[in-house]
Order: sequence, then structure tokens, then C-alpha cells
Amino acid sequence: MAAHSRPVSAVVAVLSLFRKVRHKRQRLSVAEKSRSPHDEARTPPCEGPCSRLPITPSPQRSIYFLSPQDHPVRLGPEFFDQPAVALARALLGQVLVRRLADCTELRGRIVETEAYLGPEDEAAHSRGGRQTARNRGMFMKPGTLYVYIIYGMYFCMNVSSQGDGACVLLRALEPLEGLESMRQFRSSLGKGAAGRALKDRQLCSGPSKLCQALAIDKSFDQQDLATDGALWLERGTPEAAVVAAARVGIGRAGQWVHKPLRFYVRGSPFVSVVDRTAEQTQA
DNA sequence: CCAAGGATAATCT
DNA sequence: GATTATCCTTGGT
Repeated sequence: MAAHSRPVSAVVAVLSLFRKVRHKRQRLSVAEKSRSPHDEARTPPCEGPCSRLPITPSPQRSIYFLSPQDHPVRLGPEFFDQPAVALARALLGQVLVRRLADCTELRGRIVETEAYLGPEDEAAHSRGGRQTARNRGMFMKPGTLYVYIIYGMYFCMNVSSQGDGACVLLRALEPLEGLESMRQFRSSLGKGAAGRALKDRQLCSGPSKLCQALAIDKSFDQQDLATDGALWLERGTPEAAVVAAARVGIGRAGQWVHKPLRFYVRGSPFVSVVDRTAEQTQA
């Protein structure tokens, strides 16, 4: 245990490691600040007039969480406890709500999803039963979020479903409320500031676009969509006109590439990719 | 069409 | 530990 007896080279190595780690930390914190100014908003204190916590549906039916039809507004744990395909379909029409640190609420109606079935699904991160620190959320209880970074700069948001390693990717929203905040998040986080204002349909029409628009980042990974204070789901209008199409962006996944595991609201201008062929075969 | 971005996981020594 | 190929995307030609 005599530290002073270690070879000098080992001490030097340790010191240089510390230096590297510190540099990396600094780079990360700078990147986070420039990229996502509302990071700390994930678990907002929200004291004052806007504090309506807890948001979880309470047994004694608070008026805040009941729709005019006397249904709880917030979707609870039981909603997420269904197989991936069923959940992917059921999510269409539901409303995703994001509350920022300043208690601003952003709302978007889900219009496009993709189901990832688990170990047998060659396009899923859980293919072959792979379970890592990154995709742990896929294996956690239904309703758990799996948020990951893609292409080094974007986030994708998944909701765990029933079934080991199965989940649903949220691909597009119809913006309902807080459009100006969404526009800001989308343009300030984008590249050059030279761009003009984004059209409404450009705000959330893609898995990473919706994450940008709602300021959803890695801090939401493994959080519970049924109980989280900054992100939740509200019951919307059920959607009947649903198109089933092949999933997007999955390269070599064999036969899984063609399976109709993407679902979207027919005719919605807020969908990221429309599949005319699929629409024709599904009159 | 293509390049940007960096974390991640597989594949090595 | 180090190296490399990949990636559930997007925005701009």
C-alpha cells in the first residue's frame, strides 16, 4: 500500500488520465449548454401558481386530470402494458406533453410510430437479445423511455412496451401548443442561423425533429412516461385511418426491412415519410 | 444525391 | 486499451 513506492511512470499515466477526463468533461458541458439550454428542465421545481403536482392520476379524481368525458387525462402504466404493435397503433392520436422549467407546456399529437419487436427483430437495438447500458430502457417496464443519440447529434425517443426488449419509436407529432417555443428549439439548435422560420409541418415531422422541438434529450432516458413530471401522455382522439408501412432508416435487417411495423395517420401532413404504395394496397 | 456529428458496440491487439 | 464500422437522421445540393 506504499504509494510512494509506485514507479514514477504510473503516477504520470494516472495524472494524464485525469487531465483527459477533465478536458472531456469541459467539452461536454460546453456542448450541452450550447445545444440544450433547457436541460435542467427535466425535473422542474415549478413552485407557484403553475404547480399542479403530482401529475399522476389520483384515486380521488382531481378536476385537473379529468376530461369532459370523465376520463383521466393522463395515460397511466396500464396503457403502456401491451405488445409493441398494439402500443404503436394505440399511441396514434394521443398527445405528448412536455413541461419546461418555466412551466410552459408544449403539446403534440402523435401521428407516426414504429414498433420494434425485441430479440427476434433484426432492426431493433435489442436484436439477438443484446442488452447494454445504452438500450437498458428497452428491457425495463412498459412506459419506460429509451432515448438514444443517433449520428452523434440527434436524439430518438422510444417507449418500452410489453415484451422483452420491445419498444415503440415516436416518429412524428402534429404540433398543438407551444409552437413558438418549438420553432425556437428547432432553429437555434439547427445549423446556420440563416434559415427562415420553419413551417408548422417541419417542426415535429421526424423522430429527432420532435425531440428537438420538445427539448427531449438523454436526461429522459429510462424515465417513466407514466409518472414523469416533465413529460407525459394525455388521452387524445383515437385514430381510425391508420396506414401500416415499412419502417424507415433500417439498413440491413433482412426480411425485417419490409415488415409493416410503421404506423401513421393517413392524410396527415405532419407525417415524416408517406408510403403511397402502402396506402393504395390498404384501401 | 451527400456530408455532418460523435457515441456505441464489435473487433482487434 | 485501442481501432474501426456503424448508426431507428437531418438539412442542404
